[in-house]
Amino acid sequence: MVTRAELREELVKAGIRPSVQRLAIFEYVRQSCQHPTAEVVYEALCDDLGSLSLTTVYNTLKLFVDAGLISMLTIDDTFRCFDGNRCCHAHFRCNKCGKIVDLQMNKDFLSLVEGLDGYCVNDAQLYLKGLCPACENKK
Amino acid sequence: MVTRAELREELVKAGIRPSVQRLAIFEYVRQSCQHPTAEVVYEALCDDLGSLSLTTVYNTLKLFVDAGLISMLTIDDTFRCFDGNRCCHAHFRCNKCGKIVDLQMNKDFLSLVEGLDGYCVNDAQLYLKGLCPACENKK
DNA sequence: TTTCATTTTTGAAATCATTGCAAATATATA
DNA sequence: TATATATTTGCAATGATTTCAAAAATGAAA
Repeated sequence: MVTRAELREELVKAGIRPSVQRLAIFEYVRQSCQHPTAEVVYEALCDDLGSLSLTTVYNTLKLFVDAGLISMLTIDDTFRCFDGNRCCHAHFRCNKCGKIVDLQMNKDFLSLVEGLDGYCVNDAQLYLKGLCPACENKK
Repeated sequence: MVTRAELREELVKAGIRPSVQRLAIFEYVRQSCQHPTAEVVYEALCDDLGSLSLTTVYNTLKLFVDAGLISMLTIDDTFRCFDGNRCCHAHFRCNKCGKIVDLQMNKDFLSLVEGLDGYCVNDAQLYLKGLCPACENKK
């Protein structure tokens, strides 16, 4: 469990001024295991922050993604969600219940890919889709 | 290079009636190496087919994806594109020029992932993002 | 502290890829 | 041919995300 002060420090190191909104959003995404959307982040923080704009949430999440502090998932093409888990992992999305779960990797993504000479890779995502065990059993 | 007759046969085997529109769309996506969007498919076929609706293109592409005949890419979250290449491969999207290129894999995706017992995996996509060699040099 | 410039936030309107829907057309079967 | 079913069409609606300009907050200089 990382402290609020450490998260603040992390923003500063990335050259991002730790405003109240930014710190709250950063904390929420980093602590969540739920891959929240901008809308979910907004709903969760709205009450605590008094006034908060959905636009701010969108802008701030983009800021964090560009700074490499969090990652953006496009596993479900009808919405975008965000991931504060910094460990290398894959994602599985159940086509029935919609749940997105983290899966451990036993090796790095890039080791599998050929012909990457000359490329500069900033981001890698492995997305799996199908049926989760619960939905598979119900079928 | 696969023939039109073979593509027609493939549709029939999948239980899909090979209408003029469907066959044209299937042929276009299978032969293209460009990962076309629905819009691109529509623009490319519009003249040849006399009348063609963008809605038909969307519906048909979804039909093919659900049948496992082509795959849908969500590597760029601002649009959806489609891939007729049936070989296992990864995708790289350049953050500068937007180009999406195929990359060979030297091993299967799933071998890397742990904890998949009980899951039924229908689709797997590995997306890499960064700068392509051309944009990397220009920088 | 006050002033001024810069950065950040806000909310309403606009955007645009995708979908819903109902009518029109094409195809298969009897 | 007549009838039922499947497919296509085009327009309107949807909804996540972005644009934009004004308001608020912050930092630096005086």
